[in-house]
Amino acid sequence: MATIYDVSILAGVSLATVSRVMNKNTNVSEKTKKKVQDAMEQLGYRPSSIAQSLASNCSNSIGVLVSQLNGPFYGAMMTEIESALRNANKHVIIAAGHSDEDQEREAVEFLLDRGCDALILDVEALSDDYLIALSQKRTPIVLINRYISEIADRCIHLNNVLGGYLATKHVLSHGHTKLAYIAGPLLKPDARERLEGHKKALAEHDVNFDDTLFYEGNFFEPSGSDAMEYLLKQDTHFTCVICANDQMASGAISVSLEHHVMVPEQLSFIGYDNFPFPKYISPKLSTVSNPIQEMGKMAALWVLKNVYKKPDINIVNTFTPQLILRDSVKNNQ
Amino acid sequence: MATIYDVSILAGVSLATVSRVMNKNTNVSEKTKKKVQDAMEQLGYRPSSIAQSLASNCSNSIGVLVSQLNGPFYGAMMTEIESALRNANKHVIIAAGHSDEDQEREAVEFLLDRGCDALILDVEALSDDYLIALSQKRTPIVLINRYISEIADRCIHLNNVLGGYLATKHVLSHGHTKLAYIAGPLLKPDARERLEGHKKALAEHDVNFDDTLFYEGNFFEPSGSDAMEYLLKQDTHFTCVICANDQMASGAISVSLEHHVMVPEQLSFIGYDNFPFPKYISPKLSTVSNPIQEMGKMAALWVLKNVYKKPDINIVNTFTPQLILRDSVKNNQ
DNA sequence: CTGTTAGCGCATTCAG
DNA sequence: CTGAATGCGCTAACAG
Repeated sequence: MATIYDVSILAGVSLATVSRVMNKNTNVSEKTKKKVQDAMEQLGYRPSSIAQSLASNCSNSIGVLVSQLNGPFYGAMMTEIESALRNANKHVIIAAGHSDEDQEREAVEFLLDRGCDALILDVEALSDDYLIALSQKRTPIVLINRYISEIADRCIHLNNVLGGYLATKHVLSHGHTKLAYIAGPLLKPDARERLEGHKKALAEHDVNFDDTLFYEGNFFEPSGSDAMEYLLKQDTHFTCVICANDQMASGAISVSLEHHVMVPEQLSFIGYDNFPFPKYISPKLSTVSNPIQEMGKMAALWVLKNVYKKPDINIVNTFTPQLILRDSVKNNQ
Repeated sequence: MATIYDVSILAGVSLATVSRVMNKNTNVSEKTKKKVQDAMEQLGYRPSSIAQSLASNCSNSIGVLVSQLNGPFYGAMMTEIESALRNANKHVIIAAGHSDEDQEREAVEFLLDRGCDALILDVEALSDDYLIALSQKRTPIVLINRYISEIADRCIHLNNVLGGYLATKHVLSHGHTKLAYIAGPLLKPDARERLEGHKKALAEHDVNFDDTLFYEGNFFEPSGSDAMEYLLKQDTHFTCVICANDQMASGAISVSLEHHVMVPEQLSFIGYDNFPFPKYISPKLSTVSNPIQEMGKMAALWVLKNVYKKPDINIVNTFTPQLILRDSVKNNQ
């Protein structure tokens, strides 16, 4: 591999001059600049990003930590992060935390040790306190899908209370009042907020929350199936199931159909997240949008603005969910 | 940040000794080792992986290039790669090539510039020749989902001909002889191989391949829908649709149901890939397994064995697909 | 078993 | 506008 030194010799200039033409900023005469560029071309010179990092104390790498890499969710987010960052010639190092506190902390330290210039975190198990402390250290962090008031400017998140509210409001307005609710794991803020929105809508319509028609799942399909098995065993009648995400809705609908309960004729469903797949099942699932791609992109922009000092980037911290109306909610009005 | 130098002073030893205790291998007396470790602890010392990379000419980073980060496929693969590699204290840098030749080449160069010790590539647009040439350069590469005979030992791939064969064999054995086929984009090897297996099974059963019941899709859901619209307009009768992947199968089934063609009573379907989602639709999709996780893990192991010289790792280059029988194929026997 | 000495490839003063 | 010198934090011979 040719080094900056080889280039300087071939071009008949000093090391520093070569460095200068690489880093555009400083002034070099057109003539010498051309000489250097020709020499680079001729040698097929590629700068060593590692040496650059060591000398400049800037690694041009961003660590991204997510709960899991698979599933329909994080892939979409990663896509946007990767493309926004690579366009800026930064690279992204990934790690998965698996929603486990120890693993998440370990992953954060791993990324920090790697000399990342910034961290984009989508974590669920780490405490607010830990994250607040982390945010005060040298390496800047930005949080996706999480809101911590003390560091609100570093949070890119969805208004989940509103999303939960919209979903429930929608089914109420379609004449459903006997409602079952399949929640996400309540130790996750998302799950709690969506439920909070649900209850808020119920309160506005003077509908009681029925504990016997409530099930706490884990956001994965099988728990939706389990939830449905549970609900079908209850004595209480219900006409609609509100699910805290589309994956659980899918599991629940699947069980419902197995029990020959027709959807939506006998039972309505509404999901959350607007995953790509449930668009293709029958009936097509009504749901609430979760602009995870946009949020991923925004986190990348946050880093570009605040760490790499690109001005004229506008940061939006809070995103607003929208109803996606399809065929899984029957109109009882 | 404390450096190795600070540690050496606090411990009252030389720089080299500190380096030695970090890199286990060489002999250091228990006593001095303890002194050094205490000093490290006290200073909260963390080695700079960047300086290590520069000095050792080994970045401990592996570049992973996939077509896309989203979708149910690559996420599963990335999960295994990331976890296998991080357990070995290596980090993975990701890039997406979007099935475009220019973007794939650019991404390869990007990762190479980043000083990756090895590249794991799942690429579709780059030519065999390019990859063969690349494999002869300094940085080792391993290919997933692709077979190139000249560099067979660097290929981790699925026997797609067999998979295509198994799927068609299965429906033939269930009495289906009027078959429609929705292919993937034929410029991708996967798609061609699956089709080849299909034709092989047809030949064995003396069933003709009907051009009017053939549609070339692009592996995404909407093209499955388009395919189905096309097929339903044909005069030729058929009882089963064989799809080159589950996503197109989902799109096709969706359209089929919209046209009130019952599945599987009136029309059978079989997919390919065993994506997680179609397990939860009705009817549950019969398909062919694609052990993408295992293949991802194997690629990581290949790197560990061949680049980081871990012996006693066994590499399996070719994986074998299996039929996953569920409810979408009616038995006409 | 331990210390000394050179670099790894580049950015960045500081002179000129 | 350009060159010389210094150091980023660490590894790797080579001595001792």
